[in-house]
Amino acid sequence: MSADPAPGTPVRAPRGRRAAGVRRPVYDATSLLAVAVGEFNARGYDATSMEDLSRAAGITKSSFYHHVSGKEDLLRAALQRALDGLFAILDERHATVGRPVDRLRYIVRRQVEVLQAELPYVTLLLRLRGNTHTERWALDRRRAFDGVVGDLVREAVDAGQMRADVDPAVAARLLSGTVNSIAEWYRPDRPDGRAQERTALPEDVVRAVFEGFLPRE
Amino acid sequence: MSADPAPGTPVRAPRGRRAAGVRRPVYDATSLLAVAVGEFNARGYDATSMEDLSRAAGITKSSFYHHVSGKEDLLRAALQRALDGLFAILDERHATVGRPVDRLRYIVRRQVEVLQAELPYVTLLLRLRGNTHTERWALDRRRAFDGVVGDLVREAVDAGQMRADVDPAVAARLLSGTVNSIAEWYRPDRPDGRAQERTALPEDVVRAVFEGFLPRE
DNA sequence: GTCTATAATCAGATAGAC
DNA sequence: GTCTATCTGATTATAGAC
Repeated sequence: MSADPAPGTPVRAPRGRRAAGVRRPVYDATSLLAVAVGEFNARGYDATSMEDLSRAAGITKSSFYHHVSGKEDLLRAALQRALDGLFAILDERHATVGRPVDRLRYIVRRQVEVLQAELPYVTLLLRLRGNTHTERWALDRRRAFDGVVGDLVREAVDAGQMRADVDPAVAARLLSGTVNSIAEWYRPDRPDGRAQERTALPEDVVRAVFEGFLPRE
Repeated sequence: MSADPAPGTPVRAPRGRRAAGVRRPVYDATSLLAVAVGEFNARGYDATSMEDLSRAAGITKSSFYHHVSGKEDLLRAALQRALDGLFAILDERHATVGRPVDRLRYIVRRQVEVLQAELPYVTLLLRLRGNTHTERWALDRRRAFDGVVGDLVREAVDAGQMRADVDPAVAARLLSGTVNSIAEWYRPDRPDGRAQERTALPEDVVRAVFEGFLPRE
C-alpha cells in the first residue's frame, strides 16, 4: 500500500482498499481452491468463469492467475482430494476383514462420513460429465471405487448375507446412488440446533439401506 | 459421397451432401429437441454450444436457429416435458387414495417408470444448477414435487407405517435421492437380452427401499 | 430451409507497470 | 501481489443470398 500518490495521480483510493472492516484474507493455493470449489458447485464447473472465481476471492482475474495455473488445474486438485478421501476408506481395517456384508456396511458408513467431511470436493466429483482429460481421469477412478463396492455386494449376495431377489449389479448402483445423493441436500452448517444430525446421518443411512424404511416388527 | 438424390428428393445444391445412405431426417421442433437433450445430457447444458447441437442434427447453426428460438427455450421445453410426467403421477388414483405408505410405494414405483420412459428429459431436470430464470423455475417445480412426497413420508411415519427412528425429512431425501440416482446409470437400450430389466426395475427399487437389502427371514 | 458470413460478446490466459 | 490492458478464440445470435 503506497503512502501517497504522486501529485497528478488520479485520486483513487489506495489500491486494494476495501470496505471498512472487510479485510481480504491472505490467499494461498489451498484457500483459493476452497473458494473455487464453492463457486464450481454453486454454478457448475463449465458455467463458472475465471472472472467469477476471482471476484469471489475479491481480487482481479490477473491476480488470481498469479496463484493458480488455470481452471482445469483447480478442478484436478479438488478431485484429487475427493478421491483420496474415498480410496482411503478401502484401506481401513474394517473394510478389509470380516463378512462381506459387514465390510459393506462399514464402507457405506465411512462413505457418508467422508462425504460430510469433504462435502464440496466430493460434490464436485459426483457431478462430472467427462468433458476433459482431467474429468475422465477422475471418472475412471470413481468407477474403480464403485467397482470395488460392486464386487463386495456380489460377494455378500453369494454368501446369502444380502437379498438375492434384486440383481446385485442393480443393488450396488442403488447403494452408491443413495449415498451419493446426500451431496445434493446435506449442508453441515445448520444455524439451528441440529448439529448432532451430522453424527446421526451415517447410521441412519446404513439402517435405511440395509433394513429399509418399513417399521421393525 | 452420395451419387444421386433419391427420386422425389428435393434437388438441393451439392452443399451439405451427406455420406452414402445417410439421409437427414426431416426435423421439426420436437425432434430437434430430442437431439438437443441428448447433447445436453452428454456434455452438460453449459458445456454444449449451439454449434454442437446443430452438428449433432447434421445441419448448420443457422439452419438450427430456423427451427428453434434459442438454447434456453430448448431447455425450457425439455424441462416442461419432464415435470409434466412427474406431476401427472400425483393425480393418479393410487397416489391419492389409500394408506400413506401404500400411496408412497405407488408414487415411487411410478416415479421410476416415468424416469425410464422420459429418461433424457428427467435426467436434464435432475442436473440443474439454477443459473438462469428457466432453471430456477424448473427447480422450484421440482422442489414442489419433492415437497408432496416429503409430506407423505411424514404422514406415513406418524401413522406408524414407516420406521420412526430415521428423521422423516432425511428419509424423504434418501428416498428421492435413490430414485433420482437411477438416471445416472439406467440405459434403456441394452444390446443384450436384458430387455425385461425395464419392467423389473421399479419393483426392485420399491423392495430395496422399503424392505432393505438384507435377506428376508 | 439451408447456407456463408459476420456481428457482438465473453471466455481463458498473458504482458508488463507499479 | 495486484493491477490495467490486451490477445486469441469460442459463443450466441442474426443478416441475407440461394
